[in-house]
Amino acid sequence: MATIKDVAKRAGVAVSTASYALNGINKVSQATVDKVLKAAQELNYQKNGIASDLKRTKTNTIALILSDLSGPYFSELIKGVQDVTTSNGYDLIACSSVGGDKSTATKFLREKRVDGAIVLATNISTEAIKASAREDFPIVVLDREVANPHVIHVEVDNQQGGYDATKHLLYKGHRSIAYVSGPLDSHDNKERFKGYKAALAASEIPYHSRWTINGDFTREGGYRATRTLIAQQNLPEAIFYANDEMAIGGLQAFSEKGIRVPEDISIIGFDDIQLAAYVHPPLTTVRQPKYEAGSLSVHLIFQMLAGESVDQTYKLATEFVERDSVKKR
Amino acid sequence: MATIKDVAKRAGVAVSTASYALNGINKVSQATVDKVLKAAQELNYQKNGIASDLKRTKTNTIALILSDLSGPYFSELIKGVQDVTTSNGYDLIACSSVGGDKSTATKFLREKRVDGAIVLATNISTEAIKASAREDFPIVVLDREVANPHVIHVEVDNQQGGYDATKHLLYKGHRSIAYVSGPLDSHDNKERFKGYKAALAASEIPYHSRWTINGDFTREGGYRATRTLIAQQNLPEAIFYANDEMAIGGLQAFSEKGIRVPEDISIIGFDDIQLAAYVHPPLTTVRQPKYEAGSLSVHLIFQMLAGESVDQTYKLATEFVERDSVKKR
DNA sequence: CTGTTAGCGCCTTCAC
DNA sequence: GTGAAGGCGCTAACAG
Repeated sequence: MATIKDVAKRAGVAVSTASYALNGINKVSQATVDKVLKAAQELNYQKNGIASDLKRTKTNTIALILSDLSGPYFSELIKGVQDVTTSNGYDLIACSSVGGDKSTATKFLREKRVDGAIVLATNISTEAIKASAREDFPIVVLDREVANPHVIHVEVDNQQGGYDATKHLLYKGHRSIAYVSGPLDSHDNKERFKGYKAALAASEIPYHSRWTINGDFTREGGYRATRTLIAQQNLPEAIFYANDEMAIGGLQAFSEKGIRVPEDISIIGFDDIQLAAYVHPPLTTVRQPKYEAGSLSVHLIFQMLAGESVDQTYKLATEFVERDSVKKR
Repeated sequence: MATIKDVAKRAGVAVSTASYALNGINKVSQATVDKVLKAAQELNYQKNGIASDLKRTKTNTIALILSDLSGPYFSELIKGVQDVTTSNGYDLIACSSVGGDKSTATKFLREKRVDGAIVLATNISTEAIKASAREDFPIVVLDREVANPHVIHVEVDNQQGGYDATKHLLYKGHRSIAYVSGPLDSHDNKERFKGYKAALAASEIPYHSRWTINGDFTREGGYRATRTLIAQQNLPEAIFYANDEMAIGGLQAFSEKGIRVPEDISIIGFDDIQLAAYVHPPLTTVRQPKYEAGSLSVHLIFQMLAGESVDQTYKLATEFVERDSVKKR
């Protein structure tokens, strides 16, 4: 593999000259530039980005850390991140945190392979995040709160969303409303649950723990939770699923048992994933401003990189989306 | 930021000793190792991966290049890639080729930032791929053929799939079958189209160019193509869409016009994306072995990295998936 | 405008 | 077992 040295030699100039020419730095005569470019071409020279990054102690790329590259992601969020990253002349790479603290993601976090990171990956420990965040390595987390001056938290107002969803169910006349939760340690889940309880309290409906079932944010989990709810006899009038995937799993459980949604039971999800509009009945849900969350996150990273100070936490509003999975009245 | 030098100094040993200790190389006394580790801990030392990669001229990571990180991807494919990459102790990063030949992706391709790459991104030029592939930098392409000994082509048997789909329509008694194509320069599209024509020919049905409409693999494109088909009056009895997204767009066009699928017209898609089973009616389609394609690709990369020789092209079989968008007979 | 040179942070012979 | 020293390939002063 040809190096810049080879190019310089072939062009009959010094390495620095070759470097200037190759990088379009206005310090070299056009004739020299041509010579260098020609030599580079002939040798099929490709710069070694690693060496250049090392020298400049800067990579010009930011990482988006996802718990699983193949997961059902919010493409809107990725789009938001992508758009502002590239429009700032930075590169974006996505890496997976499968494997937790010894995953690719953690490696990139720790080893200065990128200039900043956005993490949406519950399976990475908060410790790992704390250990990596520094003044010149800002991190934005989307799924938890981290007490560290160099990590910023961007979140959707999950509590408000949960409140709105539950309130809607109440407004439609339902009194017994179950909550199918996400993983108990999920920040998002906790907040949605708080909203659920707050809405109940606001309507002076007592909260019954028998009506909260554990799920795990997966379709399968929603399916199972729903089956156990059905098996319990005495179905509630409505269910608030902590996310759409689980609600869709629930839909399947109901359909198998011949229980009609929304005639027999009303349900609401959370997220407004793409599928939500396509299932039957189309799912009433709470939309997250995903694009905004993504673009805001990168914006914050750039601000921190520029040495500006930013707030520790940003909370984005949700939007209630009414479709057909709640009984009209 | 502490470097290995600082650690060595603090531990009172030479840099090399620190390096050995840190990397668990069995050359240092346990006492020294402890000293070094302690110093590293105290300084919150994090190795600089870039420097280490540079020195070793090896990154231990492979790149998956996608035309758009936020696109509707085959998560199965990504999973296949991810699984075998990590199980080989390598890291995987995904990068976007938005921006074509001056995108993040191209940068990673060219600049030795990874040890190998899998590309599924039509917006990257074949030239860029050719220029980057080398003996020690294998590339697997999933969406085209590239004449270069260091780039391998893994593809699904699109032609067979197209043939099967069309044959099925024929078998169900349809004689006039339209083809809604993908982008004309898409390799996949061309192959599917070949299959379509071959099936027609095998049944001695003449091919009418009026029944092939240009689409672009997007839902919107399928919608538009379908609208023009409808506007043309004289609808065919069936339509073979070159992918599911377009078929779903078509479904919408039909539903707006009150045309029933499959009663009034039969349709078939290609890919078997997740949504395919959820739309109404559930879409009959051709499934691609996505997981296998992904895992095979990485396998090949590792083989090439190990200096073994592999074939130039691999073709995977498709599977016909019958659902309810084709009229029974 | 061009060349010389000193590192970026790490790994790895090679002596001791 | 430990230390000194030489790069990996590139950039950016600094001289000329």
